[in-house]
Amino acid sequence: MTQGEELNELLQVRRDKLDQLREKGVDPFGRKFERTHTAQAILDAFDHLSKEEIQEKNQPAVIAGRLMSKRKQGKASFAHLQDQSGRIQIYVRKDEVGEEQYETFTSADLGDWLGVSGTVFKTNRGETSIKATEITFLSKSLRPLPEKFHGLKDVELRYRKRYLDLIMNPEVKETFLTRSRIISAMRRYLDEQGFLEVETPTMHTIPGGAAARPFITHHNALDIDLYMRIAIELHLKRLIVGGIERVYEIGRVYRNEGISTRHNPEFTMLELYQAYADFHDIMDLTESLITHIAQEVLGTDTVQYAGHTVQLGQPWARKHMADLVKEHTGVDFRREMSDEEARRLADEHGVEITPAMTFGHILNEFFEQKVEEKLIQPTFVYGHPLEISPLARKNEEDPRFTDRFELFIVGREHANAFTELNDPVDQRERFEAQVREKSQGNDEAHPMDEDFLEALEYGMPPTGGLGIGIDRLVMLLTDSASIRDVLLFPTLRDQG
RNA sequence: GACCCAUUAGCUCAGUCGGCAGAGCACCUGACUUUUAAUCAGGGUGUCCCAGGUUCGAAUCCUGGAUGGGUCACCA
Repeated sequence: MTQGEELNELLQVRRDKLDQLREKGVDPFGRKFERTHTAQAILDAFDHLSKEEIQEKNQPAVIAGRLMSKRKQGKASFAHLQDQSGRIQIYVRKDEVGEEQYETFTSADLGDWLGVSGTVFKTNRGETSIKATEITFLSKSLRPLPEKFHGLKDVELRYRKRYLDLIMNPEVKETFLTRSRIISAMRRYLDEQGFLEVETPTMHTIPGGAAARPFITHHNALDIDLYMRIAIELHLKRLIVGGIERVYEIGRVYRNEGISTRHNPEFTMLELYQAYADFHDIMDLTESLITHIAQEVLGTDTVQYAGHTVQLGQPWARKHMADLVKEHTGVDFRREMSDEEARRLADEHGVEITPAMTFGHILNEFFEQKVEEKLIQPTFVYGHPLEISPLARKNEEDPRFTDRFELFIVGREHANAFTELNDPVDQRERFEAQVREKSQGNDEAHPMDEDFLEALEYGMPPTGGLGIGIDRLVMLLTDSASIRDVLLFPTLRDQG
C-alpha cells in the first residue's frame, strides 16, 4: 500500500485511535520495557500447579507482547499476548488498573504491543494467566492482522510478508528456529573437529567450482564484470595449498537457473576441505555430521519426510553408481563399453541423451533417470564418471570413474564430495576438456581457471572435500515440502 | 521455458443457468467483572487481478496479459 492510497475504514479507525492515544498523553510508539518473564516461562513454571497453589505463591510477573485476541466483558476483559516464546492470557479488571488504563486497553486493537504487570493466577477454566495491575502501551499497529482462526493461508502473502506468516503460524517460527539450530550444531561439530571457519569472496572473476550458469554483475571502478559465486570450492582449495589443513565455509551461493520447490536462485552451502583425507574419510565425516545434527537438534536419528521414514542411524549404504545402474536396469557400465554402445543402450532403455554425450555422461543419465528417485534411505553413490567430475581425482583402478560421491536421501542429492584432484597437469587437461564441451554448447561446463591452476602447481596435499546443501538438509529435518518453507524470504518476482 | 490450476471485503472463503456483491472472522455502536473461535442486539466496509470482446445486461462466457501455486524441464 502506498502513501497516496486512500485509507479504508479499518485503517482509518486505527489512525484515529493513534491520535486518541496521543491526546491522552500515551506514546503510541513507546519505549524500553523490562519484563521478568516470557509467556512460555510462566507456563513452564506454573501451568502444572493447581489454582490454589498458584494463588498461594502470589507470583508477580511482567510480560510483553502482541495483542492477539480480546474478549471484553464489561468491566473486565480477557486477552492473549504473544511473544517469541508463545501466548499467554491476561485478565484486566477496571477496578485493578483504573479507568484510564482500562480505556486504553479496551480501545487497543489486535496487533498492538502491550506490556503487562500483574500476578500469575489460574482461571476457573484452568488457564494459567496474568491478572493485570498495570497496562503499558508499547506500540500501535495500524493494520489489521489476518483472521485469527484461519490465519494466513495465501502462500504468496506468506512468502512476501513473512512477518505476518511468523505472527499467525507458530509452526513457521519453529521451522526457522530449527534451521538456526541445525547450522549452529553444524558449526559446533566442525569446530570441535578442528576445522577453521573462513569467509571467501562471493564475487568471482571466474565462475568455477561447479557446473551452473552464474549471475553477472559489474564493478564500476575496476570496469570489470564479476560473477556471483556458484560454489565456494576453488578458494577453499587455495587455502589448503596455503597450509590450512581443515577449513570450511557456510555461505550463500548463487545460480542463475530455474526456480522450483527445490531450487532458489540463492541458497546456502557448507563446503569443507580436509588435507590428507580421501572420499572414504569424507563419507564417514558426512554420516556422523548429519546424524549428529539430527540427534542434537531433533533428539532422534529417525525422521519423517513426505510420508517416508528415514533412518539416519549409521551405517549408510555405499554403492558404486555403475552397480546401482546395473541393479535397476541390468546394464553393466563397469565393463569396457564404447560411446556408440552406450548410446544404443540408452536408446534401448528409454534413457534420453543428447548427441554430444559420451560414455560417462550416458552412465550419469542412466543413474539420474532410472535410479536417483528410488534412493529413499541415505545412500552414498560413488564412482561418478570422469566427464562430469572435472575437479575430482581419477579412480586408480578404472580411470573412467572418479573418487567422488553424492549422498542421496528421499531421492534427492544432499551432498557432493570427492577426493580432490591435486595434480595440476591432470587438472589443466580436465579444464581443457570442459572448455571443449563449452564450445560444443554446454554453457554450464567449467571455465579455464589459470589462477587456480597456478595455486595447484605450488602443491596441494591429498585432500578430501565436501559440499552440503543446507536448505535441503533443513527441508529433510523439518519435513518441509518446498525450499521456500525453509527460506525466510524466498526469491519471488517483483510485484511492482 | 512448457502444461495445469488459482486470483471476489483487512483475512478465510461462497457466489447456481449471464439478471441488485455474499457469509464468518476482523472492524464500528451498545450490553456484560473468570472468558477463551466468549456471548447477545444493531451496522456491510468491494478496482470481483488487469485490458479488450460478446451481450439489453458479465464476478460468471471469449481473447490477451499479470501474479502466485503445482507438475515437468534445468539444476543443488
